[in-house]
Amino acid sequence: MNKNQALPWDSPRFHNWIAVARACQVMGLTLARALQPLDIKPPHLDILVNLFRTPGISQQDLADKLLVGRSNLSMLLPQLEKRGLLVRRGDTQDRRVLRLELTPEGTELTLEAIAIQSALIDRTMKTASTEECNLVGDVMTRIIGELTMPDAAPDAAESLETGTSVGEKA
Amino acid sequence: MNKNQALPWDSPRFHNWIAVARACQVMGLTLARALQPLDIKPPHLDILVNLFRTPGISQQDLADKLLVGRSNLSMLLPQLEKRGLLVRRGDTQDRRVLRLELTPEGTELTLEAIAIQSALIDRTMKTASTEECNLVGDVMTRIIGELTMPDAAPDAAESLETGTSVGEKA
DNA sequence: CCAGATTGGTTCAACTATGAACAGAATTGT
DNA sequence: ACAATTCTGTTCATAGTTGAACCAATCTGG
Repeated sequence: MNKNQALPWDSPRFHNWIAVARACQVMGLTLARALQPLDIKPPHLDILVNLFRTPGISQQDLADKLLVGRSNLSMLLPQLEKRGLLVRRGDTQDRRVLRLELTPEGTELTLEAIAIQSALIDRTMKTASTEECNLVGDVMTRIIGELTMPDAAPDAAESLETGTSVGEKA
Repeated sequence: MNKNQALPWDSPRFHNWIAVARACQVMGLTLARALQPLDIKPPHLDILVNLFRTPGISQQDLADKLLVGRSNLSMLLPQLEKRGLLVRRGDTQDRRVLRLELTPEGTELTLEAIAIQSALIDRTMKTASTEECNLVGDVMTRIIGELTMPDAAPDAAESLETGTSVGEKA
């Protein structure tokens, strides 16, 4: 009946989140351009940083951390390995898993890439105070928490509209 | 020389932005699943919403707004047109441009999709107060502003490392 | 000890997105 | 009036991402 339920443009939650999404999109595009000199793209950087912080991780665990498909890494990692940025060494305990590790060259490139990304973020957020940054991060952390345990209690939120049937995933 | 320049994990700017990026990623995945019942994906929703708010927009202007390539829309729009969600009518003044408009069915589906997205955002950000939301949006708006006029003064950020030559794009 | 189920990784077909090359329409400058 | 330029949209080859099917190694339970 009420197709003209108040449109959400006025909701602070809604339009402020839209700003978050757009900022992320623009930042992603800018980061991609900033990384061009190193001949890597944001997905590669994600991999390298995780290997830097968690050496010896398996491909499966890495895929879970990055929220991407395993097949994606099966395509990307050999490519980075051929560039000499990382090595995949078979685990002697469990011969299924491949332990990933950065080479010295990979570590060096990762540090350069992190420097670029860090400089970009610093420049971009220079107008935000530390307290503001921390509040933003706090809100985001709560959002992530709400979204990453969705199977628990997505029930209290259902009572919103008539019969749109926001069916849960399969 | 200083490959061990202080790693940025401790910088409030840096790690709080990482939280923003991750929140966006998770929200995007969740939104994609929430839209499945309507048989559309986030890119389609972006298009529909913009057509809803700016009827009669041209494909070029839409591409600029969405920050995607024109060719992308040349693929997506005919597909949505075949589903009867929108029409592309040639402008009588300028016979190059195609004016885009939602059909009644498209409008209806767009409203349903917006309701889903809005409910998701509301649920996700329910722990954030209006003031917090507004502050987040304010920071994001400043970030967007800093990034969308990059050709002006991206100079002060270059002096970071030795000779990495963060050359601008071609 | 062995059959069945599970897990880590690869391969493959399908889909999405991009940029370059293109064709038609409009604008500009002489 | 007309050649050159610019602008809108399309097409095409390419690259990136995904899920399903698959193989090999491991684990589980008789």
